[in-house]
Amino acid sequence: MYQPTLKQLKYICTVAETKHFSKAAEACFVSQSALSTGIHELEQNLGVQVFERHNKQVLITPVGQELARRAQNILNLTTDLMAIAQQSSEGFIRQLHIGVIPTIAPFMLPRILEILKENHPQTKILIREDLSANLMEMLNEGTIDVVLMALPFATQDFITHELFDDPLLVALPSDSELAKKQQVDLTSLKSIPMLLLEDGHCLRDHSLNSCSFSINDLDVPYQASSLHTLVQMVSNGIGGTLLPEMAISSKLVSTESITLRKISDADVSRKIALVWRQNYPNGDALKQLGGLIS
Amino acid sequence: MYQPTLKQLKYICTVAETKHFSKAAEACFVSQSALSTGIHELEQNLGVQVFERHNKQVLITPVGQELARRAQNILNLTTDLMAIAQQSSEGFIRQLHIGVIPTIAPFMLPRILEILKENHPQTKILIREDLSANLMEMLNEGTIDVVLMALPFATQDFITHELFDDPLLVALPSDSELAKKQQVDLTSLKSIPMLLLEDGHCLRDHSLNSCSFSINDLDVPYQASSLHTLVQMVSNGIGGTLLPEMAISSKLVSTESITLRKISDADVSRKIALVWRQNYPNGDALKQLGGLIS
DNA sequence: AATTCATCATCGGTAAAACAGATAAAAGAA
DNA sequence: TTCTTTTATCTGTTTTACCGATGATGAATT
Repeated sequence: MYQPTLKQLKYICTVAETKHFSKAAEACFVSQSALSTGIHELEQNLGVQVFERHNKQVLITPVGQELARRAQNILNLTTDLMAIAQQSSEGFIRQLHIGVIPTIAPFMLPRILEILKENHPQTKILIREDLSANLMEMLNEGTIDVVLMALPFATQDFITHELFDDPLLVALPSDSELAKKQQVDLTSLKSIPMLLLEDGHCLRDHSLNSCSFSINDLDVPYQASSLHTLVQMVSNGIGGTLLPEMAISSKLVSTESITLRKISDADVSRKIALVWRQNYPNGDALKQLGGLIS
Repeated sequence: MYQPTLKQLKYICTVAETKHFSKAAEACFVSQSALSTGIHELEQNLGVQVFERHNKQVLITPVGQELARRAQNILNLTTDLMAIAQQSSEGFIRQLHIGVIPTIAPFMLPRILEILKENHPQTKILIREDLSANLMEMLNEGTIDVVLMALPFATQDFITHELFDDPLLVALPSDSELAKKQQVDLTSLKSIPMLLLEDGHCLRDHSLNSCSFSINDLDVPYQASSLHTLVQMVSNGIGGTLLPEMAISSKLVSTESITLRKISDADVSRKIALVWRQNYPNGDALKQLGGLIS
C-alpha cells in the first residue's frame, strides 16, 4: 500500500509556496525532473490532482491547498522530532526514573533533587522507593533507569558506580552500661539487645555482615520497618542498633537519650552507589551526576 | 541533511509496541534485517539510542518513548492526509469558489446554494459577485474555480458549459404608448427612451447586441447600477428596458405599472453558462452540478 | 560445563528506486 | 512564424532497500 514519502510532501509544500516547479526543485536541491516525477507519483497514487499546470503559472487545487497545509504540519513535526533527538544526543535527559532504598531516600534525596534541578532543570524526575532486590528487578525490566543503593549487593551484570563510604555507628540508649564506656567493640555489642530492620532491608544484612555477626548470635527482640522507629526504640531503652552516618548527619538522632559510638575494632560501613543497566544510553550523564553527589 | 523516513518512524513505533524486532518486522511486512538496519540508520543519523537491545528483551529508552510517541502522531497525520486525498478522488469537493455576475446572482444563487447543500453538504462555498470581465480574470488567476455567467462572452480557452437560454423581455411603463400595443417589435423600441445598466455589465451588451442596436441608435437618458433600480426607473415611467426572464420569475417585477412584452420579430436572449479552467480537476463534478441546475 | 535456543547485527548479492541530464511537448510572446 | 518558458518524459547510472544467510551474544537447559 502506498504512502507518500516525506520528500514528496516537501516537494508539494515547496511548489505550493513558489508556484513554480523548477524553482521548487532548486530549493529542494534536486533536479526539476526528480521533483516533477515525485509529485506526479504522489498525485497518481493518491488519485488526486494537487496542482493545475499551465504554461505560465502553476495553480494549486483546493484539495492541494489542504494537502499542502497538512504536509507542512507533518514536516514541522518531523523537524521537532529531530530536535528532540538532537537535545538528547547532547546529554539532555528527558526523564529519569530513580529507584532508592528506604535507608537512603530520606537522607540523600532532598540534596540529589536539588542538584538535578540545578543541572538538568528540564528533566522530569520520578522516584521509586523500595527494597534493593525489588529495585534491581525493576531496573532489569526497565521500569526504572538507575538505582541509588548500598553495597555490598549482587550488582553483577550492571554498571556499578560507587559514590562514597557510609560508616555505620552504634546507637545506644544513653543510660545503658555500654554507653558509659569510652570504647565499644564488637564483642561488647553481643551483650545488649540489638534492634534491626525487618528482613529485606539491606541495612540489616550490612549491619550483621560487617560485624561478622549471624542473626543467631544476637538478642534481637523486635524488628522495625524504618530507621525512624528504630531510633525511637533505642531512645526508649529497648536496645542498641547500627545507624548509617548519613542518617545521623541528617539529624535523625536529635535526642539526648541516644549515645553514638564508633566501633573500635572494625571498619563497619556500607558503600553508597549508583547502579544502571549495561546498555543504558545515558550512562555518562549518570556518572556526571554521581560526581556531583559525592 | 538526514531526515528519517516514514518507514523508519513506522519501524520504531512497531518495535515500541511489540518490544521485539523480529515480530515488528513481520508486522511491517519486511525482513528482520531490513527493520534492524532501518532502525540502526535512524539511530545513527539522529545520534540517539532509541532502544536498549538485550538478549531476552528490548527496552525503549526515555527519548525513544518520546520519539515513538511523536512518530506515531506523524504517521496518524499522514493517514489523515491520505484520507483527505481519498475523499477528494471520490468526487468530494472541499471548497468551491464561485464567481457570479450581478444580473444572475440574486435570481439563481439561492436555488444553487440549496442544491449544493443537498448534494455536497461538506463543501465550503464561497461566492464572489463581480462583472464578467473581472470574474474571468480571477478565474484565470485561480482566485475562483468556476464562473456562473451569461453568454455570449469571450470564454475561449475555458471550458464553457451552457445551462439554458434566458430570454430578454421588454419592460415598459404601463401607461406608455407602446405598452398599449399588442405587439412590440425592434423598430418600435427605438421610439422610446431605453434604460440600460452602466458600462461593464454584460446584460447591457447583450441587450444592445441581441437587438442589433448600437448605443448611438438609442435614447439612453440614465444608466442604472442594478436591475432593481432599473425596474424602479421603468416603473416611474422614465423609459423602457430589457429584463432577463429569470429576474421576472423571481418576482423582481411585482408592480402593475410595468408591462412585459416579448419582442415579436427577434429571438432576444442570453445564455446562462458555467465556465471553468481547462485543467480544473473537478470539472466532472461541475458538469454534474450544471445538470442539476438546468 | 557444554549445548541449545532466542534474538539482534551484519554481510553479500540483487532488485528496485531515485536521480541527473537531455530531450520533448505545449503554449504564450515576440 | 520563431523564440522562450515551463513542465513532462526518456535513458542510463547511481544509490538505496531489501532478502536470505550467517554471525555474535547471552540466557536457559541439560
